[in-house]
Amino acid sequence: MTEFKLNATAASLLGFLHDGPMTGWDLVTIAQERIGDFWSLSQSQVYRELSSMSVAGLIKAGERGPRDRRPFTITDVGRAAFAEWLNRETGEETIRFPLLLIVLFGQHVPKQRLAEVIIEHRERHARQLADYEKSLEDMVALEHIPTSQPDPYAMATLRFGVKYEQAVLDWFDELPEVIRGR
Amino acid sequence: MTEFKLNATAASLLGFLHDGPMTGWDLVTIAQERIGDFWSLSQSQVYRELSSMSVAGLIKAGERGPRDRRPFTITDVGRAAFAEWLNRETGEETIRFPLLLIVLFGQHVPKQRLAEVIIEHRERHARQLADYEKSLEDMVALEHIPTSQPDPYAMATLRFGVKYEQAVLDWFDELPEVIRGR
DNA sequence: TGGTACATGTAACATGTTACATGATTAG
DNA sequence: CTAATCATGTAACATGTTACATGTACCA
Repeated sequence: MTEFKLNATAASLLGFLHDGPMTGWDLVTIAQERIGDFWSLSQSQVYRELSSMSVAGLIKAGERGPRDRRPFTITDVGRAAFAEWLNRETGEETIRFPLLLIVLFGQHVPKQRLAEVIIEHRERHARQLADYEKSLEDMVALEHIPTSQPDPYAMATLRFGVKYEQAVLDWFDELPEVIRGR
Repeated sequence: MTEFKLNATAASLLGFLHDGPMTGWDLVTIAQERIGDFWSLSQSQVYRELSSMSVAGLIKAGERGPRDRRPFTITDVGRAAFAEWLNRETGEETIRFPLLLIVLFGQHVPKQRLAEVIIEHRERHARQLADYEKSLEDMVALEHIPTSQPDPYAMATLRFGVKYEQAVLDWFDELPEVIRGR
């Protein structure tokens, strides 16, 4: 068994492929929707990972369909690699927050500019929170429809988004006057 | 004026160089301390950025001292580039949180493993929160010593850390039983 | 005098970003 | 018929990670 060392991005693609064959396009779309908020990935990365996983036998390309659509199917090797990844991965999160750099170097930033940047970011986060809350409500609403039930795992990641955005907004609102101006 | 397009990492180094000449080693150390929690960077990156900024004339290498220490000084061009960066940069944060991937794919993760991973991460975050709170207390304590006063900008980034960790812990504690086990 | 921390740097590789090239299908 | 969307892929480059090679100065 030649161990193919999965990265988190490739692993996620395998995760999605557990639900059935998908094309690169499908995967880009679905990944951006379902993990894009806490694991960014781009279209070209997806195609790159697909081609290397295909070479390694973790997935198998099917016949090309209309518009050259090419569905990939996960193989047993792929399923094993995914399981192995789930079992091994324990990495910490990476946060890279340019705004905090601007704040840290605040003494070099014109007061006006600093205040504007803060306001702009605060608005972004308020919008993001609203989006998350909306999605969460929609999901919770599913509970009350007999045949459907929400995915508790997806719900947990959404709740993370809500908590995170709330914390960020809180932080904005408690910034001292020197920083947020006014 | 040939515009040298700074990235956030290089810009941060310039930011630190505003306080006086420093060597690569100094910069690695100081950067990890002061921005490492929200902007990771490695030793080899620092040397790489220094050498390209040196070529571009944003910084100037001084004489080698003991142990081959080579201090870099920011130039006027560098100061301008830094100011320009502060004025241009408005990027959003990137969060890459492997744990959330594991949670999202929870249906494929053995219950036991999922619960363990959650516990482990919760502990990490509890520790991190404690660290942040300690540093914050130390900083606040400075306020009561006549001659010294804490840097409000550094304090704000620390407060962000505290808020963030509190939110994460909160999230852990509200996870449903299906996910956190027990 | 020997280990640890200091200090510089490179090499090799993995990952991430941006832009482009090409074409098919569908909806208006 | 034509614009938008779907769909695949590559190229070029920027950034990030890990490991190694080399040597110095300090201090116990």
